[in-house]
Amino acid sequence: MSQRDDDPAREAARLRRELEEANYHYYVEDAPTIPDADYDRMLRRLQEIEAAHPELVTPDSPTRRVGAQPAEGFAEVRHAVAMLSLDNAFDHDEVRAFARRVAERLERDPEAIDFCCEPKLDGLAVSLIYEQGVLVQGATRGDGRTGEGITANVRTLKSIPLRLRGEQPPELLEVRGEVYISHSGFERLNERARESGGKVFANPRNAAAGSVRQLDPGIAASRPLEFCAYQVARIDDERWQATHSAQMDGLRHFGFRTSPAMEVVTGAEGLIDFCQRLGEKRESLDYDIDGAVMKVDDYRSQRELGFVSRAPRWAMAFKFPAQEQTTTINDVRFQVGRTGRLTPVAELEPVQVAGVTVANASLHNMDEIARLDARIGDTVIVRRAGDVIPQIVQVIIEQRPTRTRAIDMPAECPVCGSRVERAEGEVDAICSGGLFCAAQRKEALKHFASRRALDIDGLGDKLIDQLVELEWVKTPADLFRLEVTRLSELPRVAEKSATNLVNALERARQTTLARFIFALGIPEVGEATAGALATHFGTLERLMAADEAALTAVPDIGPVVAAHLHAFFAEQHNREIIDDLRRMGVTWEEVEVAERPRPLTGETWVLTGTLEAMTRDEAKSRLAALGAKVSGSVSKKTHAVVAGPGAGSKLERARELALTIFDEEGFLARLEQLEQGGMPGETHDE
DNA sequence: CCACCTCGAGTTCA
DNA sequence: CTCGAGGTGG
Repeated sequence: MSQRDDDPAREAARLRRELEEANYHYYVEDAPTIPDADYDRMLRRLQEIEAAHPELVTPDSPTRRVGAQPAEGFAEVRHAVAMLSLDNAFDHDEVRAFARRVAERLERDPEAIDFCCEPKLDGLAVSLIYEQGVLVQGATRGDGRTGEGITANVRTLKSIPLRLRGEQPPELLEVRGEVYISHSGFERLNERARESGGKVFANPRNAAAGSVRQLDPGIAASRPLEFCAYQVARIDDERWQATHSAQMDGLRHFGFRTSPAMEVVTGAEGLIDFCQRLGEKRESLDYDIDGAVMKVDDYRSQRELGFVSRAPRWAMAFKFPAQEQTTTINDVRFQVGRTGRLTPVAELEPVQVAGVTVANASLHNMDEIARLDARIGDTVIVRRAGDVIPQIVQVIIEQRPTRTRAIDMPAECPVCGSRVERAEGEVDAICSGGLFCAAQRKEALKHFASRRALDIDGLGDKLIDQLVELEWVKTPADLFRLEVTRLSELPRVAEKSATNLVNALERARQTTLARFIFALGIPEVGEATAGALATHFGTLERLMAADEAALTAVPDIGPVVAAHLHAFFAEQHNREIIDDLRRMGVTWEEVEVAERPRPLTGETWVLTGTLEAMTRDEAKSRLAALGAKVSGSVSKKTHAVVAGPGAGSKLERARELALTIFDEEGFLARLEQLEQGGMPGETHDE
């Protein structure tokens, strides 16, 4: 810790040096050297000195990082060396073609050329100029020839050195790099924005670009912006003319951060291998990348290759398929779900997002539409990230055409014409038609036939649509009246598939009470609740006879679910369907099968990732047979987590909580041990 | 009453 | 997978 000094100039200089050193280790090396409190104390002391002696303020002082006075506007900056864009390669063949072109021009073997490769960060390019080792200017790319001066803003970035490290800085150095925001920084930023009711950003790139273009450097200072250097544009030092990778080493020496994933590879196959590996790592990185940048490493070769009009011949960007795209909302239709809920679905101009064509995206409800301020005709950003489901992230208001249409909830159900109701304070609008509504009837049947309910194979969506529209099937019981000869009359249903369906129905008649209760589709009664009801009451008769008090006595059932259940069974129509189903031969074992030892009783297990030896359902039922509860979310109450390959956030959370984690092999061993009735450490001698 | 855990329901494309 | 809300335990 630095002590006071009689000479303010000397003390200020020392504080600056120490603060910058601490900054470097914290933000560039990721290895803090002094406690935050010491850093703050030193910074405050420097501010005091500078306030008392304004003549001692220097442009490279760390106090400038907190943000100087707002500028009037941004000055235009002309780039001495143009900031070019790169040609793009979208597949491996185009990468090979790049290596071949380079090799031909250099008259060398394409497999003998070294390339320096690194991830292409998804942020914004900036240029930094250092004179006598001091940062004097920062500028955006702009159109490549002229950008905007953002010096005050870049000074606030802690990973940008205000003064170059090391002895003998060059007279002049111009460095290019990317300003970006990491995923974790982005989360923190939006979290803060939500709390204070500020602007929530759509993605890290927009947030970074928006922050850099703030006139008030204080705002930039408060944003988690980071800088990663990737190019030396100008330098007046002979030693720097060997290779690109050596230049990058030099930049690290000066105190810049460069990409830790940077590699020198050889030949076209080396490039492809790099792109491949980077693609595999992409999801696990803490920052967005949109591809890889590949540069001929040898500086002399670069000069020999030179430029075509807009881009260098010695570099190429390999682009991953975009995870985000812009497109337009062509129309919005309202879909009716099993519960009668009306869901607005945007019909989009089809776009390629992360390798697939996206034409639809749910808008969820009217509140979401209001939040997005979406209208028909709007241009929107569509994302298909870690999950598979496309979502509309943001409307680009600036691109709103003059003639857009508001999205209105219809007053009547688009399927059955019944009145649409939206209760006070409710998010969802509901079609009042109930089972009179063909859409709700179809969804109820799909639910009834689904895998976790009666598991009727061969009864797909299309077939259900036909059966309902022809009015052959009005209730689930009608399904069991279908005959092969009638079914074969339908278009696209031959005798073979009709027979399969009838056989599947035959098999489905024999089920379990839990599946049957679940299949009924009672609101708020899913698989877990149905299971709890089945074990508690044992027979359907007892369940149907139960009043709300008796229902609330079941674990995990409160007044809301009890009311739904009571109302459902009180409805004459529903009782008739249940009677009808039993008349059609739907049965289940009244008593649970013979008791086996249940060593996992009271434990909660979580499955995540993919299992190879068995399906997740199978694993779940085997655990359930041992008495364990299988849940979907990891919490403090979880006893063990089974993590297959591709496990994500749940595994991470399990690690944080230091829970027992099994891989598939260990899990299988444990399962078999338990199923044989063994407890760990127990022996089975006669 | 609040904090936390669970459950239910909805979600797109090939 | 994620969101919202029901249920429960402190």
